[in-house]
Formats: sequence, C-alpha cells, structure tokens
Amino acid sequence: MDTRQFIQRDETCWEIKATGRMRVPAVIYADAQLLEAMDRKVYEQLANVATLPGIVDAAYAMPDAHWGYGFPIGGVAAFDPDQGGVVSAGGVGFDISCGVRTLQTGLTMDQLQTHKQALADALYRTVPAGVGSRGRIHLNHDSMHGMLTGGAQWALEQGFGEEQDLERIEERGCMAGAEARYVSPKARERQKDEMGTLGSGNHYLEVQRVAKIFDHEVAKVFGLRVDDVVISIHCGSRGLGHQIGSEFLTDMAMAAAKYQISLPDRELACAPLNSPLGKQYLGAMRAAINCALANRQIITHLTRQAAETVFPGIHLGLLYDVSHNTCKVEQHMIDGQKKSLYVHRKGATRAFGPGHPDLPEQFSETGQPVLIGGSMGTSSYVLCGTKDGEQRSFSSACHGAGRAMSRSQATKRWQGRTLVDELAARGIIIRSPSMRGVAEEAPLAYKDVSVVVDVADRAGLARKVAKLEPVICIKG
DNA sequence: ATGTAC
Repeated sequence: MDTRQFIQRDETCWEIKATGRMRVPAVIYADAQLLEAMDRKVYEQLANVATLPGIVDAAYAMPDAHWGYGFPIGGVAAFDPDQGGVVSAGGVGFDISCGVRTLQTGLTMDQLQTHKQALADALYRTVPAGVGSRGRIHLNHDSMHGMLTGGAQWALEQGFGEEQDLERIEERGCMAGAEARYVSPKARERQKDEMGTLGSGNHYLEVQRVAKIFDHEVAKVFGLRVDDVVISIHCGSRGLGHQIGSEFLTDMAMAAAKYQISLPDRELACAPLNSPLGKQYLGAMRAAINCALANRQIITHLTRQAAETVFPGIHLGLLYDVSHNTCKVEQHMIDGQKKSLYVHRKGATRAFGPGHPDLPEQFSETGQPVLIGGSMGTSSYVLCGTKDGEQRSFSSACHGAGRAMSRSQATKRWQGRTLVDELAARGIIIRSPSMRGVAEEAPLAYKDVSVVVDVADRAGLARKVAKLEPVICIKG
C-alpha cells in the first residue's frame, strides 16, 4: 500500500490519525518495504476496528499483519468495559487460542542425525494430523466439562504431562472464567474425538535445530544453545473453537442493532463486554482456550511417547506455550491510570516484559518467551518480551511469517510432492497426509519470517533470542 | 482455521 498516507513515527512505526468515525489512531509496525507489500485491506480493517465502542489508545497491526475476517490477522486492540467497550468474535479469530509451544529435548544435532528418519516415523505414527483427524481420546459429558474448565491442568490430571509443565503455560494452563454451559452441543460433538490432534492448514509439529543465538544471557536462562534440538507444536482448539467462533459471529451480527452499534463492516460483529451476549461469548471463548491448552498438552504427551521409542529415557521439558488468538483481561496504563482492559490479539503473541507479575519467577528478568513459528521449511524464532512493548502494543508481538499469497494461488503455483522432494534435498523431512495441504503451505506463499522478526525486534515489541531451523515437519 | 458449501 501507499506509505505516503501514514505519519512515520519512527523507522518501524506508522500511524494514521483518527478521522471520520475512528475513535483512536491506527498504528502499523513495519519497515517501509513490509508496509509497501502489505495489502491496503490491513489499513482499512484497522481503521474499521478503530471505530468500535470503547477502544483505547490505538488499533495496532504487527509486522506480519494480513487481511483477515473483520480484524486483520496480526491485529491487537484493547477495550475498556467502563467506556462501552466490546468483545468481537472476529477480533479473536476462528481458531481460538491457536498457539505454539516449544519442548527442549536435551539432544544435540549429532545425536539426532542418525535417528532422524526413525523419529519422523514415530512422531507421524503417534500424533494424528490432517483435516478431521481423530485421536484415541473420546470425551463423554463429564470429561468434556472437565476439559473445557480445566485446560492443560485437566489434561495433566488425566495423565498427560508433568506438573512442571504448568508454570510454562499462560494462565498456568487453565483459563479462569470458562463457562462450559455456553459451549453448544454441536461444538462439543465436533470436539469429542479430536483431542490430541494437530488439525490442518498451517498447523504442525516440527523438530528444529537451534541455528543461532542472538542474546546469550537470555538464551542461557531459556536453556538454548546452538545445535540443541527442540520440538515445536503449533495447533489450536480444532472443531470446537471454530464452531464457537461461527455461532457467536452470527449472534453478534444479529445483536448489533439491539446494542445500537453501527458497524462499518458486518464482519466486525461484536457485543458490549457488559452485555449478556458479550459475557456468554467470553465464557465460551475461555472454554475454547482451555480446549487448545489441553490439546497442546495431550500432543506434548504423545510427542514424549514417540521420542521415548527412539531415545529411551529422554526427557522433554517445556520451554513455554503461547496463544495467538485470544481476548484477555489485563492491566495496562492508559493516560497515567491503570485500567483493566480486554485485549484482543488475533494472530498476535502476548509478550510480557521483565518484571510482569504474571510471569513465573525464572522469566522475571528475561521477560516472557515469545515463540514465533515460521512457515514450512523456513526458520522459527524465540524472542523475549520487553518493557517497551507495554507502551507500544499492549505487550504484544507478531505470531509468524504471515501469508503473502492465498491458499488457492499457492496450489496453482506449487505441487506438494515437488516441495517435499526439494525440502528433502535440503535435509528437511516433511510428513503429511495431504499433498495439497503442503502446496498451500509452500514457503514462498508466506512473507520472510526473518524480516518480520527483525522488525518486531527493532520496533521494541520483543527481542530476538534464538533462531530455529526445521529438521522434521509433521504437517496437518 | 474448519466436518475446506448449510
């Protein structure tokens, strides 16, 4: 898009002042090249978000932002319930609490090298992947309720994982305020056989090598060294989150008139935080967050089982687990006053800085680990939250590379089989039930994650700690 | 993202 319409605040921060119905400015974090390449829709959607009731400070876009449903993906917006603030299903996204966690294997690349194929086989056999994939766990009414209210803590009680995992998960693995009664029978039905499955699209389980360290002090606290092997899991709340998102999107669109909210775009459907519908959505959304946390916890257990068959006695410790699609109540300073705000992050990572009270003690000096998943065959990054991020983006950072091309465009340009062969030639093993899915996820269908992460670092949203390169990728 | 159209 045309960069001339923006006021450039600094090298990586671009602002459009509030005009017309906008209540706050729109701010995009990008360098000139990323901004030029960004779809004009990102700005239009951001300007629309800025018109919503009760929005505070600014509507933000992260450097990986692209066109989404209503809100841009890579969008951050915070609302004040005391000023008529709203919650929007489109502002959270369909795959509620989709996120990434990274496990440390204690292995070095030397130890993995001769077992690569065996580990790929074991992981592909053990972790169900693909559209409609089902697991071995089947939830009844009671266990469904336990999962929806207990999240990863529930999964742990069922024997999936280790007690020490919990402190490395946002909300200690259990999102408070989940209200299972607002999760419809249909959402439950879709989920009952899908626990512990990866799903499809950009979801994956990836074995990675630590390729580079940028901040040695922080990397030491995180326990990362060059040539260490880690395993990252990227997935969300599967059919349940999608069903909840769809249902509330419809309900919110129909309720807009009742709440006298005039929407510049129907896709921005929302409800006042203090309204019954707003509260029902928050309760259901938090249950979906628990579903995603439980799902990643169960997949972690399956990953540990698979690794054990290849490396007997191995221990996989959790570095951290971040969610990308959420609305959370957080304390932030607005005009010198501490306020409880409802922060929507859609395709954006929470990135609390050093000293934040919600961080476990071991990260109090480093800030929160921020896990950035790259596209298939490209790098991923570990960053850490900053103090500056609090003022810049409600302590938020980018979540990945961000698509540069649509899925259908990608399938016209690339063939899955060819991509798998090309990546194999570079020493990267891809396992997937869907070659079409692989084509849709072609590395060049995404922005360059290294550029995106550099901008996030220079903008002060989060700081680079380590670069990870793929070795094995189980693709949904 | 998604029982890839309800």
